[in-house]
Amino acid sequence: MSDLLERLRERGWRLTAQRRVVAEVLDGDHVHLTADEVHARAIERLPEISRATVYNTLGEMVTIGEVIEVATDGRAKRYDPNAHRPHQHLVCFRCGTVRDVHPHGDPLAALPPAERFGFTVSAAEVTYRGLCPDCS
Amino acid sequence: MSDLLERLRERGWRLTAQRRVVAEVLDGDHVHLTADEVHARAIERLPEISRATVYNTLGEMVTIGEVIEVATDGRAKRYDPNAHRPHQHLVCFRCGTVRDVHPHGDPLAALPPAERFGFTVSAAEVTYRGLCPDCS
DNA sequence: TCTTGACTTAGACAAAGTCCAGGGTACGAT
DNA sequence: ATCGTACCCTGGACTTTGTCTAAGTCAAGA
Ligand SMILES: [Mn+2]
Ligand SMILES: [Mn+2]
Ligand SMILES: [Zn+2]
Ligand SMILES: [Zn+2]
Repeated sequence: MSDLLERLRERGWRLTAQRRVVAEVLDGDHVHLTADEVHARAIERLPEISRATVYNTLGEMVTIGEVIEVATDGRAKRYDPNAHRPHQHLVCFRCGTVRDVHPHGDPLAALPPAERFGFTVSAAEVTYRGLCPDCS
Repeated sequence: MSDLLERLRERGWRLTAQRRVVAEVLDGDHVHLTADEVHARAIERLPEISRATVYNTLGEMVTIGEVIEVATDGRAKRYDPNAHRPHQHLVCFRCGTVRDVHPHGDPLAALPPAERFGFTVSAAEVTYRGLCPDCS
């Protein structure tokens, strides 16, 4: 059983076929699927799984911090199982491919106190954009 | 007449009451309104202006580079008239307020070649997040 | 003033996501 | 092993955000 499902169970959550399949679909590196893409792949393994359940399960995984929501464009949110190693994203202008990247240093450090307007700033998300090798 | 409308006209575009009102609504600093917020404020000045025209006009302004689209959450895009001075955004977790901020250095410089996966990287968008003074 | 192509409008449509009532099931208790 | 039930899943209605189109209107040059 995956880490993810084990953690869900430790929280007292029922282990269902649907949750198992969603967790399996999200396995791997550089995975940044939309909810509908997750649904499409889940259906291949469990044809009767509903869209609502995919949304619910993804939402639960985000709540417990095992999956991250990524909004790289103005379209559908993407769901990223790489929740334990902080990282940023590199997105192709043309095809939309998303890679995990690890910039130097802490991006927060670049924002001087005078530019914080009294906010308690605690996070920085960086989206790098460019053309991928296939699209060049 | 605003710069913005002057530029529109230089491009051979007709100067209509609707375009004038949308440009007026977007005037100011730290303005990051959604299309529906622009529409609501435009209606106060020109009650018959349609949603479609607001979307069309905002899209045109983005095309000519006088307005920037900002996606700070997974919700509606925001429209930002501060298109000439490069900047990033600081967003309140709780109330969603958006401020323009100017971090030190070039955010692109933090991404080493080995982390570029063969992409031609040309832009970086940073969203800083925290609690604003009112929400603390 | 007249003409005309560009602009605007209302409403249909689409994509992404939320919510609900009713039926189904995982799992602790027996 | 079976039961009971609290929690989960489903289909579909609904909401939000955005796009598109056909028909009417009008800004601006002739
Ligand atoms: Mn990622
Ligand atoms: Mn801005
Ligand atoms: Zn590409
Ligand atoms: Zn706030």
